[in-house]
Amino acid sequence: MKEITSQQQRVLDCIQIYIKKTGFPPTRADICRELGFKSPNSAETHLRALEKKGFISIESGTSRGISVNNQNNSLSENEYPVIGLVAAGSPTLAEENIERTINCPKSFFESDFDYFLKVRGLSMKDVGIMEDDLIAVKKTTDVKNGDIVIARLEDEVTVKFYNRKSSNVVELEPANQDFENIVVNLESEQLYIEGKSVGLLRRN
Amino acid sequence: MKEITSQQQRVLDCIQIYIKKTGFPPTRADICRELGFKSPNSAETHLRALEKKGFISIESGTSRGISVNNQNNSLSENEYPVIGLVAAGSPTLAEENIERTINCPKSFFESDFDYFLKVRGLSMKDVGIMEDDLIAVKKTTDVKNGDIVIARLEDEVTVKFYNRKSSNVVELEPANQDFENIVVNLESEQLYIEGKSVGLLRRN
DNA sequence: TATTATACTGTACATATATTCAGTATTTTT
DNA sequence: AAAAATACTGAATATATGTACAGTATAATA
Repeated sequence: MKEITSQQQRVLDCIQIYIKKTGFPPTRADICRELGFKSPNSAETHLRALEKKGFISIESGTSRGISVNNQNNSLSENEYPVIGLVAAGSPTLAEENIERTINCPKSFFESDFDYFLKVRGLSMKDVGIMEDDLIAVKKTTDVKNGDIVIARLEDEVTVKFYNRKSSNVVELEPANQDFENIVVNLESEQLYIEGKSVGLLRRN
Repeated sequence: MKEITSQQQRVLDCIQIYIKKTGFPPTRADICRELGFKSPNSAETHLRALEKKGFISIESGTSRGISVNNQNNSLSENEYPVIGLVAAGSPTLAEENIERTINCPKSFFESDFDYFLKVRGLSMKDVGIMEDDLIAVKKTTDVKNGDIVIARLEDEVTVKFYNRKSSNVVELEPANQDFENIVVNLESEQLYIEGKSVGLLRRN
């Protein structure tokens, strides 16, 4: 996606506002009326530029055949995959692990996120994370002490508090007296941080 | 909104699918192609009927000037109010109790719901309902034993398990050893069931 | 029983609309 | 310095499209 010019942005905004207001895209003449252009060709050339840069698609020969390519629109909804807590080191977002998808606004949690993780077990029950809860996971390795992280150790994926004790030692701490802290020596063990929890969803 | 016929429903579905697929409404000819009609007037008369019944709006003289009047579309998003757990018997959805709203798909939880309730206290912590969690509440008095209900007793609103012991006795049971069951004698006390929990949302 | 609504085919036509061509001018890139 | 992109006006045109008119037929309503 190339850069958009300020005039092209005006045209793109105009299109989106028009669709929101009327339910269908504008004609070239409509755009001219909205933005004060005097020739339909002004709109036409802007549309072509926007299409070339990937912001819109134009159906040739079709009246009002404009559609906005909003793949990364923060206001739009999106389908988020629900992943089971998988062992066996298989890549987390592999298709065979997707149980289903959930339609959810992109900016639903404080931070953006990448998928829902279905929780197995009760190791975090004291912070209210129960079996079958869906944790909204943001894929990142940028985690701080106290974050609830999705970590992979050997072939096992777990949800725990992250606590870096020293440059070489990380403790993965459960929120349940029945479970023990997992002490990871980074020199002798491989610890992958898949991401961190940014929210939780439970459906009764 | 009058009744819709099965053919009119087909046309309405066709319009919505077309918009979802292309980003703009169909022409009369498009509808004919999709549904197998041989005359554009077939589409035209159906559109007029749908307009008359209030399902769509048609902009006269405008190509593809169809917009669907989806006020209660189950696929659409909606703004849901977030209510604090208020005592003092004030009506739950009173405007002064709305902390903010959350944009959320209508069919986000198993059942439809009416508002989010912000949880105070830890009386349900053993089922993973923590302070500041948002419970999706469906307003209903149709609750079964074991449901998590939002109940008002005197001037206090609480979230508890519902357990009808007999025709005159209801127990409101916490999920936390530190709290006691609340035994309600319906003959001597007023118990209002505001609704029940159909889901939970937590934002870290 | 008459009327209205539903559900189509088929033709015709005015106009709404996309799109091309011819210019002008400024800015950015190569 | 030449070429390409940006940002327009203005006119022309083929066609995409809404929409009216003329029919036919059945079911629902008054």
